[in-house]
Amino acid sequence: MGEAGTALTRGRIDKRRAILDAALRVFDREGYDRAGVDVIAAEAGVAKATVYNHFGDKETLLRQAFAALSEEALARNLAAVAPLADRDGDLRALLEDAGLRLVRCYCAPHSWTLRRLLAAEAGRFPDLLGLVQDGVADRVNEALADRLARLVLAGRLRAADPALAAEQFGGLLCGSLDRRTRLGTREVPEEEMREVARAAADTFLRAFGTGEL
Amino acid sequence: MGEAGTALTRGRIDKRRAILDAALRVFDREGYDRAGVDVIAAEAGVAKATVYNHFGDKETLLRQAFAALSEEALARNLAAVAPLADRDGDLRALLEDAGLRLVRCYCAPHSWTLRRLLAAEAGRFPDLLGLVQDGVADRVNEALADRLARLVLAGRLRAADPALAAEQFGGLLCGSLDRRTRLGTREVPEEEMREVARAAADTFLRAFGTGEL
DNA sequence: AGGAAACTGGACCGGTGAGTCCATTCCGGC
DNA sequence: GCCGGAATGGACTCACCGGTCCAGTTTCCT
Repeated sequence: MGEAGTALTRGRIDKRRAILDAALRVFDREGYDRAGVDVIAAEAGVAKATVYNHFGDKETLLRQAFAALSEEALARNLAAVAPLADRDGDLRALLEDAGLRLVRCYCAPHSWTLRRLLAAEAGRFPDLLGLVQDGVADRVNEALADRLARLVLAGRLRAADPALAAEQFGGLLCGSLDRRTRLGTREVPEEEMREVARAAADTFLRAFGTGEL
Repeated sequence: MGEAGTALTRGRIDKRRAILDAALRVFDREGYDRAGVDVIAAEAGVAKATVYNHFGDKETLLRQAFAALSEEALARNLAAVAPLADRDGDLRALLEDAGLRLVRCYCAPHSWTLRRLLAAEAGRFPDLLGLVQDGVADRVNEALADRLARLVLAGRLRAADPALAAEQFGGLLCGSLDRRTRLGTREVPEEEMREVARAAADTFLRAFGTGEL
């Protein structure tokens, strides 16, 4: 018994992971308050008591889920920015590519789960806000600023405050995405993402590019 | 009796307004689910039954509050964009000013209430999403695009897709604001808003300005 | 094999909150 | 000055949910 409907109970140690995943799904679908621990347990294919064994209470469950989510988001965002370190490639292509990767991160379902949950619960759990802002958003912006600074130093971008430029590149990328994705409700086709990234890179280069071409 | 703590009971017809305001405050503070109708009633200086007389149930209360909020937001945003119709003024100053006004809208407490609530409840009440996106965000973007198009026609901006340019201007303005305001938690000083607006106008003009000046 | 630790299912408690009801009181218009 | 509709408050129902408990079973480690 116990194989009905759920992913077959595997190694038996990663129940924890299953619970976390289920929690994320349910939190996202119903919101933190309306999410019943019973439901989460059921969706994880686990008894309610098991949930309380792993995490002491609902609140810690939320925090852990958050932590997992932002860890993942951070990694993916940093990876998106990393290729900008390339010193020789075609600058426009490089920017466009990084932009596209960032946009993909931004549009990923998990990313929306994170933002939605954060917006909803930031008032009640201010620490989560710190976790995500300082722990993810700021770090990514910083990393991006670093890359841009290098590019300025290499004479491939016009001088500017790198942190500000990074912020603005982000803005160009994501400014329209809230609307276009309808707050994560609608899935954006790859082609549209590409357009957004291209437009952002375009505008950014017009503003900050040297005439190098 | 009845004057304790609350705005003194005035004309006796705008109880409705009082309830709506209180609802907004409580929804914002506690979130929709945790907001007790009793609390809203108390904060409005009104009996619970009165709330149910005016609005049938909690859900309609939310919707009405939303409607009021987005109406207000729309008006203020459109007003912010309007001055751009000026055909002669200093372009940079004009953009900077419109930008500043938009930023102020974006940072206004009511604006954050709207966004937070929307993010949290968009899943459960998809119609609200439509109301705000189509009814406010799109309209504002369109209005901005209109102004930009005129400026292009007048030879004061380089040709570009106006809708896209408007989107990007918005992105430049607001991209950093989520972080800077810590999701509406922190109040941004006027000076900082001004800087953001200036930086946005700056970058925008570098990308889309003719060398006119 | 055997025992400890984890897991299960389900009953259970206590609190909370939406929505209803009603007898009473208040208030504005005629 | 009086009448009818709105407002009051407070009690009440009903459902749901977080968290606990427990007796029985599974799983893993040695």
